[in-house]
Amino acid sequence: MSEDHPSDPRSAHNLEVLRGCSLLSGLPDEALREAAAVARARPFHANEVLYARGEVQSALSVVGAGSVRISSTSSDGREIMLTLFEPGAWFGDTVFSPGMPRVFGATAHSDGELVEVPGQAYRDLLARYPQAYPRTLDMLSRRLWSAISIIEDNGLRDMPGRVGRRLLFLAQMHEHDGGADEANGPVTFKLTREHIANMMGMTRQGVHGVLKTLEGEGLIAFSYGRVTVPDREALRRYLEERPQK
Amino acid sequence: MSEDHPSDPRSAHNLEVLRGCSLLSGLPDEALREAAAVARARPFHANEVLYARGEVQSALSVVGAGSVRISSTSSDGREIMLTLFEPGAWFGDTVFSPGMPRVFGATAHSDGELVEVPGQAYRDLLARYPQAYPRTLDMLSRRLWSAISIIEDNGLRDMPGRVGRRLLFLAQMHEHDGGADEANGPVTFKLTREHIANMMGMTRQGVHGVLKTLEGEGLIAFSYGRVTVPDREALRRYLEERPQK
DNA sequence: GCCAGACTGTCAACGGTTTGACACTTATCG
DNA sequence: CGATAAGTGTCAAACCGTTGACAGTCTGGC
Repeated sequence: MSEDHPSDPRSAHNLEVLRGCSLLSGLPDEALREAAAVARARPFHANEVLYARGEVQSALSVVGAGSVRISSTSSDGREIMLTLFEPGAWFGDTVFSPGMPRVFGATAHSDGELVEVPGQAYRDLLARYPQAYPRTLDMLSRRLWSAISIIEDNGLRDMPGRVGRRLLFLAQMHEHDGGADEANGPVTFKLTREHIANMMGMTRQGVHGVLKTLEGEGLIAFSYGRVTVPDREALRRYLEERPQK
Repeated sequence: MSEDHPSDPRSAHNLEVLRGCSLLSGLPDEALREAAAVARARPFHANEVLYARGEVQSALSVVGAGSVRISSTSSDGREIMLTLFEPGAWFGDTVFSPGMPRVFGATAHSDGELVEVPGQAYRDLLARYPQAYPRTLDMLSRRLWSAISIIEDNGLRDMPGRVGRRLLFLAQMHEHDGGADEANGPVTFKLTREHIANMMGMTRQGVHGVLKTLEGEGLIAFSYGRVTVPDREALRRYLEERPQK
């Protein structure tokens, strides 16, 4: 909307965030600068609802700071959480299918900031820099791959297996997106038992039992509002030998 | 591989199949003709394994005739089925992420035929006809949407709810892909209790109970190796009032 | 630094699904 | 057309996660 000049500090900040987003890394830098000029920074506070399930308007959102919960609430109040996004991650896949309602909503998990590129502007940009399409398709297809893996886990694994897989998955995403810790260092998530329960479709109490089991194997640690995966590699190995239901 | 002439009858048949595929409908007809020339028809017999989970080689497969089960088998022999594809449907999403292993395999559900475009050829074609990209992204993003809906159902709904939703989903896909019956006519699937069990991560016996429940409500009918949804609209309404777990 | 509200651990009773087993029915194909 | 394999209905027992309830613990914000 605003005709920001490239040297506008606001635009410069947007650019930095967009550069860190894997979805956009197929675009040449000049295109990113254009995107940054039309992007809008949107600061948020913890627990603020960013998008509701069912909304039709579409934008490409890139997490600039903080973390965002992707979840949807059913009519009877139960909440189902899909994943947690950290800086560098993107969401708003409906930019690719204009007119489709969002299946899941987004809620601020901490204070932070989003950088948003309007849907039409993003699509126009892709059309003008078509060399970015293959990378874009690749990113989308990987996301589909992840979703399908989750479906597979739901069908094949018991509760400890599912919880372990999901934590492992989050840990890998954390590493990939931005949290470039040491190769296999410990990762901690600020997730309550209830958040985890909402990811797995189980109850707070059920999660408690599962976490205790995994803790007993030395695979995770947990405390008030926190879960830690000390050794991703060990967790991965454990889960490999345990596909049973 | 073979330098088929456009008027080659084999190529003409391929073309007809490719024209019926929604993923490819963004490509101009001349591009489809090129694709048909390099495509390979691959007839199959019921229960033949078309692709195994984990394979890396990629091609875009379009179902020309018959139906194909998308599923994966775990190390301990349990099978999990994702969906059933009918003529007009496409799979092999790894064409968009060359080098990624297939998460799920494909098995012939009946006799039929696949038309396959080699991955590299398909990607080249897109690059030469970039106007097809938006449609391609749209199709991929809709598939992601479907996968996420399944995850949502797994978390929010009880067994009757999940089974109902999946059957409804299959029925809608059937209508969309090619089976252009009347607007809301009955749809029958050749699925055994065990197939359904494998889709939902439950047991043959468990499915039996659920189907009986749904039959009691007049929402489905079933017999040896078959399940029928007589009225999609009624099933949809029933499920809407029943999101509970 | 303190306190309200959020989060947690634990328990017994309940319920839906699985397990395992067996007899029965229906298709397929030689 | 008949035999063999694949699919089905049903049952009791065991299992695992849920429900509901309550007391205890942590923590962030004023």
